[in-house]
Amino acid sequence: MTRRPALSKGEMEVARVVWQLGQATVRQAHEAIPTTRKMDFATVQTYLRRLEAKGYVGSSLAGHARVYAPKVLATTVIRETVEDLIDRLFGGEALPLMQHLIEDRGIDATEISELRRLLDRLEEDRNDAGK
Amino acid sequence: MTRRPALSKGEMEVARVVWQLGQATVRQAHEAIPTTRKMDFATVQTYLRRLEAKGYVGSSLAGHARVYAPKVLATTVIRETVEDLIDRLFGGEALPLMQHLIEDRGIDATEISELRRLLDRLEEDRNDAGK
DNA sequence: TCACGCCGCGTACATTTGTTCGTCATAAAT
DNA sequence: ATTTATGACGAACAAATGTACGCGGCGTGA
Repeated sequence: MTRRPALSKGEMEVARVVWQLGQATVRQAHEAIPTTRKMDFATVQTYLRRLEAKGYVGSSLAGHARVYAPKVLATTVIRETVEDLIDRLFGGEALPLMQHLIEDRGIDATEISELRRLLDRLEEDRNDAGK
Repeated sequence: MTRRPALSKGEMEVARVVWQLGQATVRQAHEAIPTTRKMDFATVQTYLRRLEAKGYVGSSLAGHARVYAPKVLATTVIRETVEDLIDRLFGGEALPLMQHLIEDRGIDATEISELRRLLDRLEEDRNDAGK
């Protein structure tokens, strides 16, 4: 359980696009980042390097360019990150976070029913597993 | 809209107990932090000072001891923090986060119904407002 | 009044983070 | 073969973060 160092905020943004693209060169990652963010090419490069040092992505040279690819599942990182946030901000309770998401953050009707469906499915699984 | 600097992880933990207690001296805050966390008294003190510098809490001397109290609502900070996380990790989409919370994170039956109730209430409000 | 503790306060300091600038190698164009 | 454009790499750096030490003041029991 060699815990990877947590992602920093900037690293997260870059990591996200790598997962999204499946793999990416520095340039591709850079281009995939919202221009509004104005993150320098070299900065993206540094984040990628650090991401690799922390064990989040791996890389290999494809000809001239270095290609970075996820080394841990997005899901895993998300779990860890969210877990951490919940611990610090909510003392470990997940419900308050969901409550906030539902109440204070705008979610539309479509999303509401989507959520209902998720809950339904979850309960079903529970019952099936229950015996 | 003088944007406050974001909370750092450590600051979050301390801020949380201040909100929880309503107000607190360094000692009280220190005691309220899980002993498993082993955060030094002086460290808590520093975080409290920074929290004040960043505008999250205010303080006053009650006799000999300094008492810190929230200056912004917990809700506000939570909104900002979660918003930020969603932007970086999910590119602005809130649903994936909820999905993760519901599917990948253990929530029990009680919480499920609690969530349903929240959704119901939300829809009701929507309809009422709708006309 | 003296010593003992509690507490605030300033200060320090190693890391981590955010961000960028040159340099050097290589592939493509002339 | 020269030039030119690309991109990787290493180095650098200020600011933020995590964590803590030690001085000095004040209140209290001896």
